[in-house]
Amino acid sequence: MTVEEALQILKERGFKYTGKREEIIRICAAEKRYLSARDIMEKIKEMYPNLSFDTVYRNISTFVQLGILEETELEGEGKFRLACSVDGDHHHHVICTVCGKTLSLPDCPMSILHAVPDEFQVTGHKFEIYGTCKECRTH
Amino acid sequence: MTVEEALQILKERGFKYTGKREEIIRICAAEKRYLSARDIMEKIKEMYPNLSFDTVYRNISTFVQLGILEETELEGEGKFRLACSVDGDHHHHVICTVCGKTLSLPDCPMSILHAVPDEFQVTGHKFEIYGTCKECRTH
DNA sequence: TGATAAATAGGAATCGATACGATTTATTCT
DNA sequence: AGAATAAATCGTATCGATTCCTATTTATCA
Repeated sequence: MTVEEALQILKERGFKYTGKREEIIRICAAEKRYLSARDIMEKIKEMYPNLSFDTVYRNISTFVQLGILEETELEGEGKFRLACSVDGDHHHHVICTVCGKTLSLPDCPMSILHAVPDEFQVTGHKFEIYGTCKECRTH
Repeated sequence: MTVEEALQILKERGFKYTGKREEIIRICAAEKRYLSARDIMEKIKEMYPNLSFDTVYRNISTFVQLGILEETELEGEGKFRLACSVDGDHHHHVICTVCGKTLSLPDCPMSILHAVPDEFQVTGHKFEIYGTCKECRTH
């Protein structure tokens, strides 16, 4: 997803444009990795020194609901990245547990779904491979 | 894993026996579902009314390290259950997001591993299917 | 431009989890 | 069995992430 696409989604859904929203999206778009709310706070401080926790958390939450950001939970912390799947391109990631960098995996293991009894109503799934990338091992 | 097997592991590794430890293990063994530290606290209060957070968290942490308990992170909270995989029987779960109840899945999708570039050193993975069980939907 | 509904700042509150010193207890050695 | 000792526990303080609250500011649209 591009920054422009994300802003378009916000507009379509009746959310107001703000420079802070665009900047949060730009920060996420700038890297193929998961960032914590704290990471985003720090990066955005250069441009908006006084922005509050609330603004970052509230916007991130909105973006996740709109499908602009993908969320995962790693080591007790919410981590976020610009959505890299669009309809029909659902996939999963290998994630570096040090820097959050990701690689995409070709398949989704939910083909296993036929093994789930009908009595269970499936609402979601999570498949992630964790490890350390080359850079984080050598530094 | 049975309560006896768990206690045996503790003994082998040089940990002391305490009634509280046994009770934590018994509580987890009594149900095929994930419990939060808070859940365990509440259940154990009947038998040991004054036990502290520290004791529960420290013991849970020890049990996870010893492979007696399995941990997952759900909605920002650590959840625990008695290990149901032994060596050579690695598998995954369908988890009810309301009550924590689980069903075992037959396969592990890590056969996908060949798709991970060598530069990534894999350390772990997570595959979970989420949903609601029959009981939690009708209540 | 003015109205108004949404967004933000700033700080307080919450919540899960952890840390620490003092005390108690299970185990070991005699 | 009784004493020594190392681990386990208690009670509380603390921490970090996230959410909540209210007054103020701002984007949007007529």
